[in-house]
Amino acid sequence: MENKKTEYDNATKVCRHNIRAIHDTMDVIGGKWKISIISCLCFETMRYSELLKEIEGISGKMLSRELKDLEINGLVMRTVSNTNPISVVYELTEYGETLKDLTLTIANWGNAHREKIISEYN
Amino acid sequence: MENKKTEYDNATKVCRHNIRAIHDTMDVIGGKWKISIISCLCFETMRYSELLKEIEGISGKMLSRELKDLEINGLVMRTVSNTNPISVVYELTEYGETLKDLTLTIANWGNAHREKIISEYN
DNA sequence: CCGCATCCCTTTTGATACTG
DNA sequence: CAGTATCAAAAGGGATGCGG
Repeated sequence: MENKKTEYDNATKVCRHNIRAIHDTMDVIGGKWKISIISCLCFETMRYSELLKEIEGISGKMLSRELKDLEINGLVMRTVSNTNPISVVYELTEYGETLKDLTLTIANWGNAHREKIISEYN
Repeated sequence: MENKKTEYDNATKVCRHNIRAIHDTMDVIGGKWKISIISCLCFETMRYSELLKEIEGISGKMLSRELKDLEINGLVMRTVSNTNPISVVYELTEYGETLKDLTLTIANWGNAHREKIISEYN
């Protein structure tokens, strides 16, 4: 009886701990487009205009806003070239690269999910 | 030169593919509270009122709405006991359990992130 | 080329009260 | 206990035009 209760309390504790951790993660990458942006930058540095083309449906306003958030959180680095006209490239910082696994896990589940839906449809 | 271009095109293709996959995942678990709910149910089945207590800040309305979404997508199963008063328990379906890795990855990153922030603060 | 400011509409979320 | 209904507030997001 006592053991059962302890077990339950432990599960509760781990659960709460995880919820807080998930919340922390989502504060950083929870925007509508953030993970997509990070996923793009996993492969190469990209210019603002390239990201705009690559990420279907995003508006310029949202792209700059999300990039700024990511920059503030130290995940993305912004570099301006003083050419004329100027060009701005974005790349993952070392810290941003720690998100590669996470984006891959999310992408993999999405692919599996899509396959499941398609196979159910047939 | 031609190789360089091919390489670039391949990266672009993979990138777009991942963005779509990420979008698919987020359609399913992208709500404000969904991952927290799933994370709770990773440990044990829970009643509506228990989830309400466990997930700090969620309102009853949001909890039922998010649970309904998860149920529709086949991730969560809802079971009603005809006691008096009634009780309703929620649990992950087998398919929902495929999200365990993902929630853990997200929680782990959040924990590492919190530690980073704290250590920077000192 | 990059991206901010403004206006304006849509969606999401919260508070509260109420039902079976 | 487990929700639903209603209203109000807040956040999200698009379009456009301007400035560096």
